[in-house]
Amino acid sequence: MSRRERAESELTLTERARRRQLIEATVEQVAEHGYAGTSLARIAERAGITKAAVLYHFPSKDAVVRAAYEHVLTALVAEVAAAVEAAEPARGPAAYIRSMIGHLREHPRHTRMITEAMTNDTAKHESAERWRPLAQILEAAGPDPRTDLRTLAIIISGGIDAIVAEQLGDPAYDTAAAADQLVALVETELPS
Amino acid sequence: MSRRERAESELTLTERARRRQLIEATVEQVAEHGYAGTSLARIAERAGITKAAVLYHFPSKDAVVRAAYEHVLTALVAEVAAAVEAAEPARGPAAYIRSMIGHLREHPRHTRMITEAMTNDTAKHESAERWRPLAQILEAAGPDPRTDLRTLAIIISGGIDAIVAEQLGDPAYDTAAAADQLVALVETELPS
DNA sequence: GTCTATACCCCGATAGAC
DNA sequence: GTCTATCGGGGTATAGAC
Repeated sequence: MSRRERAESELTLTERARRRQLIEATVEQVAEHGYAGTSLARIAERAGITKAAVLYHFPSKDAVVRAAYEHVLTALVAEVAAAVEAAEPARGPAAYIRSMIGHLREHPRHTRMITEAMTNDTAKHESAERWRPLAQILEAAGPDPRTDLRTLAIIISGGIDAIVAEQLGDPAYDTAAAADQLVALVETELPS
Repeated sequence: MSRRERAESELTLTERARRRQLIEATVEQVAEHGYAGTSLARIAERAGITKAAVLYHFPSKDAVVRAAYEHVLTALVAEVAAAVEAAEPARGPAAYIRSMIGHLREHPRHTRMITEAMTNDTAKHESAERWRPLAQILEAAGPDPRTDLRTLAIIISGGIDAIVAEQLGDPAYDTAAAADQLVALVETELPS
């Protein structure tokens, strides 16, 4: 894996515009057709250029998809982090669950992008990146010291994913109520 | 989608043997390299025949993978169903969770196959097929009538998936303990 | 610096020879 | 029942136009 991309500030104006455009096109393609159904040619077509031009801006198809994934993930973690920080520690887990589910409900395209990326990513994710921050939030809420926070965090993350996935298949599914139910379940492990 | 495959009884002996062989090879390939990294050529190579020969026994790559997926899923649901039926209704949810996590722990290749298939399946699964049986098991355990069993079932399924996925990335992860913790969490919704 | 043209190899699938 | 040959389309690498 190459060491590092150039900093944003070093990029040309057209370069930045192209990258944004390509990332947008990619999010759309992946959301509509899934990872496997997304080709460089389709991304390029949407952007009005050729395959090779896409590979001038990104070193590979995976790199384009990864950039789109990170773009979408950044927005998610920013919103969730803000919600958690705005809450008192005891309500941190509730804020985490509700804001994450809420964000994904309001951005279905982002949701598809994230789930597709998580399961197809060649640059494998350390799952700890997902559960460790949540475990910290749980710890700050003062749980029963005997509960394994890693496992609790993993269960919560899985529950969130499943709720969000359910809504993807059934838009009428009430994810806000589901979030409430998950919060209630988790709070049995926290001080009332 | 074609209506139906021929019944098992109509297949010749060599046909059945070949299919089994190809399904085994496919499970292995998907477990090792993922869906995208599995090609007909690799499957054929493992079985000692050519791409085209594989497509004589199955109409498409998707059909091979689907057959492998169903093969593996059949073993899972058989074991889980047996465990649930052997338990008293009140312990049904616990039996479901523990037997499913146990089965997947003992068959890591099957696990990879199932998760890959679930996220890449072109013949999209009705998610209800997954949560409705579990919701029935929960209902038989006599829960608080105000809890939404669909959502509870979805959360449990997601939790199981996440626990199993965690072990895929960290073989040292104690899924039996995690299963116990998930059971304890769920039983807060059930009569003690 | 930005892009097109071209060519390569692998993939899934089909047609037809043996 | 299995093969070879072939096709269209995918990702990638390079040469070079502007």
